[in-house]
Amino acid sequence: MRIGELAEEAGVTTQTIRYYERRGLLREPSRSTSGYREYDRAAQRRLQFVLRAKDLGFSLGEIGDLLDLHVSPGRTPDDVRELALQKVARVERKLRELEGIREALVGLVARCEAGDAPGSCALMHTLGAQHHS
Amino acid sequence: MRIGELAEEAGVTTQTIRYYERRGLLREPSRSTSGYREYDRAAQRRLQFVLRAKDLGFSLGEIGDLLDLHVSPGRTPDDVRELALQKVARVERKLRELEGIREALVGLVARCEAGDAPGSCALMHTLGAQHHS
DNA sequence: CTTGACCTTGTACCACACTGCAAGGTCTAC
DNA sequence: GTAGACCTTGCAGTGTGGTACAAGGTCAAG
Repeated sequence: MRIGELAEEAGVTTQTIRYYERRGLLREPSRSTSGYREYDRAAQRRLQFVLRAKDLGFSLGEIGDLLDLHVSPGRTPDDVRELALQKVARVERKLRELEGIREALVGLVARCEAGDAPGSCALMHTLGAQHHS
Repeated sequence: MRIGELAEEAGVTTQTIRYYERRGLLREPSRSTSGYREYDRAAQRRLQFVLRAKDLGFSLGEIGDLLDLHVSPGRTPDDVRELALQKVARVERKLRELEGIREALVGLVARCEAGDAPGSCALMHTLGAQHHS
């Protein structure tokens, strides 16, 4: 699989993929004899992870941290576990926030009745009733 | 409550708050006789919503759309419901992606045992085993 | 009545994450 | 063998979301 095909399947441009490679988010793929990048399914999954994490508000730097989360010289399995648990906490906070927004939207749909005055029936009305973290 | 206090409580700078106001995300607050901005708790909740949504990867434009989600001239309650349901779908996709990342991290923590070789015990190993959306 | 912490507007600058372009090599089809 | 779609590197430009002044007004404490 060459870069154009990978890009199209992922819905990004070839420049973006090369940019991620420069940033260290994607590993340097093997090359064809003529120098073209050759990608496998593992590379494709890795790209998909990067794009999903980006959509969820992780910076490219943070995504790099997640992808580097493995045992290496100077980092023990306990270190990895510790770091991963910190990331889990951050992800779970995001999950709670996102669930709060979902509930606010669902509440808005439920309360939003024909005959409501302009300006009423708004998201902030639901949010105002929410508990504070 | 003046801008400095609001900023400190929210963990942003006064410039950021004024920037959001210019962008239309925060309403222009009432002013003291000397021209200082005066904020109430509704404004504070609105700012917190903006910051949470931003952390979840919504652009400021999208956040504006969410905050504008109410009945207005040219937009009926049915329109609002329709738009809100689209937003719910987007939020639920984010929830699934985030849950996938959470499970990958939790799986990493569980599998990551002492004695693993450097490079092993990585996030991508878990991700490789995941189902595709 | 001045010091210092706050506020005002405005404009200019910044980092992050791309995005486009130049100049050129590769590969498949006709 | 050449047209057109692909690929290569490198570097410059762009949009979003702030961030940093500058120049000045407000206000409470000493």
